[in-house]
Amino acid sequence: MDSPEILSLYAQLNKVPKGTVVTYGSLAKMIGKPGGARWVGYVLKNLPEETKLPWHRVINSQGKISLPGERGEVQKRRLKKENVEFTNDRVRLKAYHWNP
DNA sequence: TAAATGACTCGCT
DNA sequence: AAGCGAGCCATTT
Repeated sequence: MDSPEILSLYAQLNKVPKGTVVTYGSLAKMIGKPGGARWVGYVLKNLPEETKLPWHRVINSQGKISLPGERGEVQKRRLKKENVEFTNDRVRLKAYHWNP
């Protein structure tokens, strides 16, 4: 079963608008857990493939895809499809505005 | 109960 | 600009 913390993360991730990206750290901070960036990555890895959460909008603080392997390519492709601009393998805009 | 893991971040070199 | 090391959190074994 998913703990409340996980559910909170799901909810917050679900609020991320299309065409924008968030960092693991920011996402962690949103749910009141600064420094929990690593934990966020752990949770996302555990996500089922059938999930409809916008997990592909989550990148690292360097503006790059942290997900290695083909999954990373898929993520990049999805972001491009949402009009997210890439410069080589870096996201040009971290257009993320969070209103608490 | 304690030790290990990971789709991270920051500061310093 | 790029690489290295230590710090952080909850989950999983």
